[in-house]
Amino acid sequence: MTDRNREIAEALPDEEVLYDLAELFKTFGDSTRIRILFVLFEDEVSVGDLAAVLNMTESAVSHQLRILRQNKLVKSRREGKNVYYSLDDAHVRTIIDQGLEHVEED
Amino acid sequence: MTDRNREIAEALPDEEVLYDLAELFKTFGDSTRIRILFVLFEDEVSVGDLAAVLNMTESAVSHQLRILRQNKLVKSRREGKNVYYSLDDAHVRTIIDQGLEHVEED
DNA sequence: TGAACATATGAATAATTGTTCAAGTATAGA
DNA sequence: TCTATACTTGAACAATTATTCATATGTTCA
Repeated sequence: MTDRNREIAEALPDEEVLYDLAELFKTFGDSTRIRILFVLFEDEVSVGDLAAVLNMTESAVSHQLRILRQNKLVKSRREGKNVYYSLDDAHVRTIIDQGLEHVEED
Repeated sequence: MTDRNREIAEALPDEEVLYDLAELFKTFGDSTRIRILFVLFEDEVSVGDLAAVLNMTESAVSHQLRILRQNKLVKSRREGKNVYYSLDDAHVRTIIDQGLEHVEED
């Protein structure tokens, strides 16, 4: 291990931060969840409407919403029998926009 | 399907874009690859040095570098027996910085 | 040409993960 | 309280994926 390598190794963020970061991006790394986020860019939407728009079962959507909730990307609010979901974080848009710029290159 | 739902469904990006986006974020969604990117934020580095810094086998690092290359996040250059890797895209930093801001909240 | 070093790659394995199905909880209205 | 609707949850299965090990390729120098 050279001095330079040691220097670089010490500049790395804590293991916990690296793990949390990977966890966050894993959340974006599924096209169902990406689609859910795009719908929520448009509007606050109920689980049933999400399922209808995305042409999926409510169960599948609900499972993915739980993951998005756990990562604090969306929040929910109950109104009667319905549960409405919306975005919970301004970074979501920025991150996805940067991703879009990247994939739309060349 | 209500009119509003149809409207939202039509506002979604093409399937191909959604798929590519998810693929891109999947690339960020692994702590080994995140660690590789953080090292490359510091410097252009050879595969052997990457393996030393990250305390992994060169084979494991090489496999992950291939994925990063395929997604155009890093590029490589051979110099004699060594292959040096560096970042290939300005969006990488922005995306990871936004992710950091998110995970470092609350 | 041959040996040593650096990197890449294919197959195999273990672990993770998305969807389905069935069953559960919560709310509204009759 | 019974029924219907909306959503959630747990278990199971199939598919994807990160690492390891063995082997292959590429480069330098003697």
